[in-house]
Amino acid sequence: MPELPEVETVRAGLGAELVGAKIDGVVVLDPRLLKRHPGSPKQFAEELHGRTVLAVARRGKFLWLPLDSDRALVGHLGMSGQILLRTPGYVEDRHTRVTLQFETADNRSIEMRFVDQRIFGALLTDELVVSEDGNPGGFSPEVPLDSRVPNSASHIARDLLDPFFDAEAVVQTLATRSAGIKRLLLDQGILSGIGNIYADESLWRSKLHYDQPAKSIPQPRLRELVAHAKAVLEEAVERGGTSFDEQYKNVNGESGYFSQLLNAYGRSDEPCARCSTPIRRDSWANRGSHFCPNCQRAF
DNA sequence: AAAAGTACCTGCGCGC
DNA sequence: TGCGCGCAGGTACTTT
Repeated sequence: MPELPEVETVRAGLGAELVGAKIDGVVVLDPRLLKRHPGSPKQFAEELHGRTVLAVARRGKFLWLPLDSDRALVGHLGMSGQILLRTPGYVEDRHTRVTLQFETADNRSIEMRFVDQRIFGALLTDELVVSEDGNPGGFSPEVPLDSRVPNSASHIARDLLDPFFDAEAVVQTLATRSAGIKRLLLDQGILSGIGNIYADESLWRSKLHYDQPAKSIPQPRLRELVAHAKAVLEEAVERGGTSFDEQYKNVNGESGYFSQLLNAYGRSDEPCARCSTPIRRDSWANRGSHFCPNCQRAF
């Protein structure tokens, strides 16, 4: 469930259930999900057992649960990860890789299942390190967060929906770079949360070609691009993210509805909503780029 | 430092 | 029906 709106949908679902919950069981069905965890699966399970969840936080596409051990359980959904909350004994979910049992603050039993077809996702425990600016490390509306982030997510910039996101600083960075604008939108070290869908949507709204060198774009248009990107993410969060198939679900296994509002991504050969020219898909950087060849011309 | 390419995985739909 | 190919929402690592 990859980009910011999908991850935020999951974060909110976890936040509603797991703040104050205690971990009382860990089952690692496929150790490959722990490939970014520094210890063994056994050590992972022992470290988590008995710990209490203090908050559910997110920066960009990274999720973490600060624990009463002063460390955090970190999760990333990769390309095909889901986190589902089930009552124990609920019918099995295909591709379940790790399960955690919780006792909630109001004494209910919940099973968290990390489901991931392709296993690009990950779970790990990690130390928390102080982030650059002293502001809260990530987004955690249920519980105030201190200024720390997991070490494994500390190289990621603040995301577009973070209250401390500095749009003007990002514009200044983009204005110095020669790379194509889409590559930079996808660079989580510059601004985080955008993936292939929302990059294409942001560029469509901004009438920019994906390979336009960033520093050749007038700064007012860069500002407009950042604002469009933020708006796209906000609108997608409101609709529970984008779901095309069985892959992308919230913690209850339900789909989001933003796909109805996509203008470029996945719309190859369909008429552009602005000018009716067929949307084109180019092979680009080992993936695809969707754009209107009329509205979004390189200059 | 920045840019670009590759590896990591499974499964689906398509054309032959 | 079966097979090979291209394709899929991401990140980390390597090389230039």
